[in-house]
Amino acid sequence: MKSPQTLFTALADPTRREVFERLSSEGPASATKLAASLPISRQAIQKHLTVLDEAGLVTRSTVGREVNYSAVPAALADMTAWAARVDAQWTDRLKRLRRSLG
Amino acid sequence: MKSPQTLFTALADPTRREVFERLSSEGPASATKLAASLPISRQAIQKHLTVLDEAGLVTRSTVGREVNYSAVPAALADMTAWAARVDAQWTDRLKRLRRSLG
DNA sequence: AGCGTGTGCAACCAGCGAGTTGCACTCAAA
DNA sequence: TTTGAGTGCAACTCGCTGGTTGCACACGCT
Repeated sequence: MKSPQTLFTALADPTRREVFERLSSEGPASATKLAASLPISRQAIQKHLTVLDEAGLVTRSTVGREVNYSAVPAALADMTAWAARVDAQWTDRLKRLRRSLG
Repeated sequence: MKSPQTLFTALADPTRREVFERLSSEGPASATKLAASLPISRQAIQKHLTVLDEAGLVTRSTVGREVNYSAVPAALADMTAWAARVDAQWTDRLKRLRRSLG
């Protein structure tokens, strides 16, 4: 499992989220394919896909000379787990506080 | 409700997450207080708190001349909601795909 | 064989953002 | 009233990163 930092960093960029959402809802696609419907160059998309890959949000699979990327929404679990942990710490502190106040 | 972008951007920085976690688990604190136990300057912390505030992750409350910040973990809901939506789109696509394959 | 499409890689640019220092202001307490 | 701690604001540095262009390479197809 990658560091949570790479995950948060990957999701911080709107273009990256857009790409990730497309791969999730419309299925696997190549960098060139994605670039066709986005206002930036293929190389820019490629960089984003690399970042998403390093964050575990996407997987590569080459078919012939084409490289397709698929979304791995399961990777989002790390992020929601972090949120749940922080939220738990917060409610826990409230509980302790309330108890100490009688 | 702030834009999801401000939320993701706010959480992308490790220092900001650290600050947010501290406020969640140890209760409200001022910028000066936080700076005492972190390796960066008070002004840097202050900037981070401003970002967190604009993302709705934190609230200001001045007591005398001191300004205390409290965590608002409920703001994390927007993030988890986004994750849930993407995940739902993904499973939905799988379902449709499976159905079309008989 | 040769054309065309898709990838990979590198250099480059511009802006943003995290952090710093410095200073002015405010207000509580002696 | 003076001292000092807490805050606000501004200017500056500097590394990172999203985006670009350019070119070389690989592979499929006719």
